[in-house]
Amino acid sequence: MPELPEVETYRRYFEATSLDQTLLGIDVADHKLLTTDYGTLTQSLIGSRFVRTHRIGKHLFITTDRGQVMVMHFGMSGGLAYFRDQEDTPRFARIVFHFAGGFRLGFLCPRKFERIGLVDSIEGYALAKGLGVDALEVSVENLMAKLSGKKAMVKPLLLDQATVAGIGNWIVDEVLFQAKVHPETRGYQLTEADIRRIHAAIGVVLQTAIHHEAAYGRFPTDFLIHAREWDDSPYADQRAHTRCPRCGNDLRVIRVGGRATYFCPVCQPAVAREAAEPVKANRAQAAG
DNA sequence: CGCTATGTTGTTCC
DNA sequence: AGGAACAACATAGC
Repeated sequence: MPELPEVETYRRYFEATSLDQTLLGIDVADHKLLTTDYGTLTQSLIGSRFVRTHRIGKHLFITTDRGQVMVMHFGMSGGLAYFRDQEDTPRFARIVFHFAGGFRLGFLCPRKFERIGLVDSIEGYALAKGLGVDALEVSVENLMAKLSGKKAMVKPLLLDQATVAGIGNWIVDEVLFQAKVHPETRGYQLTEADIRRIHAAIGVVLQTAIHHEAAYGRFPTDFLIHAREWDDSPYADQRAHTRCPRCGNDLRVIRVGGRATYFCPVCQPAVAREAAEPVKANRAQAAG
């Protein structure tokens, strides 16, 4: 589930566990998980210490005392686990960093969508990847420029890491729910007030999620996430968790941009298309 | 077995 | 060119 709040939580975890220890070795069970070849990776890192972390969106950067920069991306299911003894190696720890002193850091990759590699610099990587500003730091003005006037729907726009870095599928639904914006609203249909609410919601949702260390079960009860979380379980009483936490009406699940999308049709009504559409449509045929 | 999944990237088509 | 739809990646879990 690594969206920005999880990666921020992993960053703090890394800081708390894995800094300032000499790296003795790196075990890599599947080389497809590396974006830098194994020889270069080990040659560049072994013998050095991790000294600093930085996060942009869902990317975690770790700098060594020799100035090398390693980037971690957690894909759809990655994580970190610090441990000591071999027998405590967590399942899916397909990359393991060994530190002098006997502790190890496991990079968990259940589905092998995760990646580790070296980059020349954080800035260069962000530029090459076209990463937008981190969602925790994005300004209203920046968001305004990235959303207004766009033909695409607001949900795919917010999911685009070039718009803002760090927003994933659950977060974007939560943000749009709290901002009371329908996920299929086009960029050009958003009012300034809409974008201001979206901006505020991004802040609230991310800060709340980080505060709870991304443990969704502990989020406030008026968060949409609970509907999705429990709806996943075929054993749960689905009825009880498919209602809007604010108005009590039935939530809807649709697909937007190929992604499952939860929203409340009452709190997040679709905008009237004709009102906001650019001058182009011939409405003469609309008689009925 | 069949289906879905938190992300990213690339292709293909309009 | 922008945008949308979809597949692919590899695997787990229900």
